[in-house]
Amino acid sequence: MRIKELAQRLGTTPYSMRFYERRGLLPSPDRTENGYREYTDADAQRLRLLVGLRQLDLPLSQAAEIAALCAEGRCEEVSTELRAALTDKRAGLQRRMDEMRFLDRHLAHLQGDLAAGEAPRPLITLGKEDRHDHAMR
Amino acid sequence: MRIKELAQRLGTTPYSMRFYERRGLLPSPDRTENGYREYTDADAQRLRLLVGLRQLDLPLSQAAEIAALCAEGRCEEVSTELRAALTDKRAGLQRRMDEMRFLDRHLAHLQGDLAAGEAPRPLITLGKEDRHDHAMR
DNA sequence: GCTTGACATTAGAGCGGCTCCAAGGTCTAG
DNA sequence: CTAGACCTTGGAGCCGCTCTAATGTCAAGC
Repeated sequence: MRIKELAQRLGTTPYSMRFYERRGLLPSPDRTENGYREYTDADAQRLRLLVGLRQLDLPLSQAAEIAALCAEGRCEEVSTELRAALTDKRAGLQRRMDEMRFLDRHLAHLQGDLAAGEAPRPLITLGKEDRHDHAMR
Repeated sequence: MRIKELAQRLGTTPYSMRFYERRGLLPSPDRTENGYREYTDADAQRLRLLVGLRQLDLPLSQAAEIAALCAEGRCEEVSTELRAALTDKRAGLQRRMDEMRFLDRHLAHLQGDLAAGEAPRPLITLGKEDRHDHAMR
């Protein structure tokens, strides 16, 4: 399949795909007669993992490393650092989701206020009472 | 309060805070004798809104615009475009959260495989059966 | 047959949003 | 009086795209 189709399927763009390739993070796929990139299902599989890992906010380099190893069926060679990074990011994901739920509630209020042309009502009251550790990330 | 303290409370960094200020997205706070920035609760409130909106992935410019208006108590003057953007992003937030839950399940599998030194097991099987529109963002 | 329009190619420039550095000043604790 | 944590500045660097320009390919419709 061609670049745009695959990009759409995986929720990415041809721009990024070419960018990954230039960086050597994805192998150059075969080309058709006319020079167009032609992706196999295996290519797609690898890219998919890469994209997934990127959504975790793993640095591109790490995401690519994992994707590469797994693509070669040497999944078990993923280093302990990388495994740790993965665990870490998954935990972060949970935190992010909580934060988001929280934020969302407050934005709902904000929108309510906006709609009603009402008071600015201090979104997420700050300071004194707001001491639940918030530092990370 | 000083820059680092506020940054920590809001889960941001002095770097970004100065960056926002340079860009004119936050007003320069008062300085103490020695030239240190000294933030009031009002400053904090505004920054907090800005940070919150940024977590929604609103472009910095828009986030700053909303924060500025609200900080001046002219919250109701937030343009309809901006309101729309806000609604939009909130919806996106929901989608993201779903995606994340999904991704997380699959990464849990991946981790399982990694731990067991097992098969690469194609994370999120791609292609044929995977036609649930994924384009957006 | 020819045009239109959607897709593809490349190298390279541009951008958003931080993130950090160097060189220096200030303040507190021991 | 020194060590260490904090603060200041302007500017450089970085990540990860995202787009542009110039050009090529191809299927559909008149």
